[in-house]
Amino acid sequence: MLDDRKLAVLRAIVEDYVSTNEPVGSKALTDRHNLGVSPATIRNDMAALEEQGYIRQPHTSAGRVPTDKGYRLFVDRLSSIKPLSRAERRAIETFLAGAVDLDEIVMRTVRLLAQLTRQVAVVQYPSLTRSSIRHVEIVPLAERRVMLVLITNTGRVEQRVIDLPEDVADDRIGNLRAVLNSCLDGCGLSMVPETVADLPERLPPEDRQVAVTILSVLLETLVERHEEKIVFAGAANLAAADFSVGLRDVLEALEEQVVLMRLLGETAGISELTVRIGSENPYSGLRGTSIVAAGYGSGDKELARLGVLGPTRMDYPVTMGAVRAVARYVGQILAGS
Amino acid sequence: MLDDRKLAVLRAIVEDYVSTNEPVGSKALTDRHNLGVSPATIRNDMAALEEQGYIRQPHTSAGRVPTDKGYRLFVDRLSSIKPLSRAERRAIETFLAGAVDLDEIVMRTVRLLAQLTRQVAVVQYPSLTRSSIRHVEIVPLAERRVMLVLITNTGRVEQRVIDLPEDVADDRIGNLRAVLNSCLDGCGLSMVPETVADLPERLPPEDRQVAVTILSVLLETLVERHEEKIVFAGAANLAAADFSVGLRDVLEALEEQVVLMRLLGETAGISELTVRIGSENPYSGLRGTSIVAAGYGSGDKELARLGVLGPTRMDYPVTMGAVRAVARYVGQILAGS
DNA sequence: CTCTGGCACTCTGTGTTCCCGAGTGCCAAG
DNA sequence: CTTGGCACTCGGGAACACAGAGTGCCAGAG
Repeated sequence: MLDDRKLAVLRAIVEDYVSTNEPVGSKALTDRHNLGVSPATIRNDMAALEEQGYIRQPHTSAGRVPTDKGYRLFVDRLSSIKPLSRAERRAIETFLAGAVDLDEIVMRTVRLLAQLTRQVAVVQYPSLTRSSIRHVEIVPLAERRVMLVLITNTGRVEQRVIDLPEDVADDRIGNLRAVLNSCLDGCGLSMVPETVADLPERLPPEDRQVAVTILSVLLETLVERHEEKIVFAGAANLAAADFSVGLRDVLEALEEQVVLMRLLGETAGISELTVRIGSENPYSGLRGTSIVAAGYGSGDKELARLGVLGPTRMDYPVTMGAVRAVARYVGQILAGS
Repeated sequence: MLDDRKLAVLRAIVEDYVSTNEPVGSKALTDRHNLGVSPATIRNDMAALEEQGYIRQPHTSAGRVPTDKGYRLFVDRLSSIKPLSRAERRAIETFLAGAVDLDEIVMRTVRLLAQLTRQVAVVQYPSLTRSSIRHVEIVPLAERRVMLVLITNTGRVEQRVIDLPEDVADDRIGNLRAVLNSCLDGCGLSMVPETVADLPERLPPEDRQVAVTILSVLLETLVERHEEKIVFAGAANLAAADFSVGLRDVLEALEEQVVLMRLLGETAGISELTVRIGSENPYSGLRGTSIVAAGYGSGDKELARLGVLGPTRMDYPVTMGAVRAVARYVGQILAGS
């Protein structure tokens, strides 16, 4: 069906179109790549490729442009991920290493990725549900008010102000804190509800009321905050790419957390790349854009995902290389801190 | 120099231009506003206004367009801030009231402002330097590792991981925590350095080394984090406005924290509006955009600033009303929580 | 069966020209 | 000071022509 030469032609079309952003014709192809055959032959191949939906002509008598299906084939079979240069790896490493807390790690990561790929970068905060509790703190703020602070092993900190039903002395708070910590230290977040279920019963009766109040907020925090936080950067790169049409839609999508979440896609393996091309996206405003995403995490658990979004005609090998590399380094940083 | 009618003409030009986005001519003016004089008279006035730099013609024989100077006069003397409708106020109140922590307050505020004005909204996090410490927590993570958590009275939480020079037992940590809190509770952030200066000397010798390490990180956090955090939302509104030219520059400016900081402007009174029009901005990429900003805070201290950024030809009365209202409500929310 | 050169054909994009109309500035009269 | 009249300017759209790139197809050569 598709012999080697036709595949070579498709690859050449994708590469040329990506770099020039203009429909590519048979003449230009034979000039720039030495395919060893004449333009006429190429034309036949092109006709075949078009027949099968891998390329199309914007107008009669213009060059050919890859379709989403064409890009898909290119990504799956015709290209290999391009590793970063040594210098780039170095840059990533030093840039990320300077971060002092989770916020900054995420912030730097998203900027780095945007700069590296010259596209819009998207990074999801390490998810709560897959991490575990490192410490629980209860801080008295006022007579009947405490702040609950939750620190996870990924460095994420959640805080809630809680109004208590009664005055509680500081030592009772201290006691409660100690009990909570001994129960929950290292506990996976998904395990918290059952771990905590019978806890009030093990406390002296006078503390139960307070414990119940605090625990309910704690659980609520875990569940509600399941809606994960996502940040993006590099929107200016969108304007640079000759997007023009649909830019509006893309910007809108970027500001919708929910859409972004779905774009990053469901789980794959760590550092395993997911590529969504044009119409494969689950959002109509993003026809014309592709997403390259990967999971990242410490150890072998995927904590969250990150990726970039750009025009369908992006340089996939390079972009994929950058995304994979950044995902790996972030994983390392998270594991180390 | 500028009699009442000329001012009326300028006002009419600004209003028409803002709503139609097309240069406005003498005929159109007399049609849409009943100025009681003929187009010819208006033309004379326009010539005078142009002479003095308040309006200009894009080309000979096109209508007139306000200059930055013209907008300035309009904002200063020809318009009054338009209060929000009751329904809008209601919406703001309920929308903001649902926020559970500082992150969410800021997030909701910026979205709200963007939606209300249909422009790009910018909100600065309540500044550290002007708030005070509510609690300091030291959390043991590993043998020689602790996490320092700082909670301010505005609900902001700062965290840092610290590597210690030696093993430290938990009770010593607890002791240190108690001492720190008794020193620093309620202490204004700007006062922290001096408050803490002689603290190591008041500790038993064996704890000094550790205390110094922790304090240095604490101070560093306060100082370094002086670079304030800023978020924005509503970039999609930029694309909707027929910006086209310069959109790139604007997006770039938005991603530069430093530029944003300067744009929001130096302090004015709380809820006191600052308007920067076009070339008044301290950044060349933003020719053609205006900023409307206001301070917000709880009580009478300005904690930070917020505002919107849009094309020079924006509806100033409405925008100013929205910014002022949101600033006030956020202040209330912060004071209440 | 595949490749190749030739050829006629089809578009798009660009440059040119032309003309309409909105808007102006100026002037003389009220 | 205001007004109507008038000549003038210029941007922008419509009509048109044209060059150039690219195609499809066909007949002939390996």
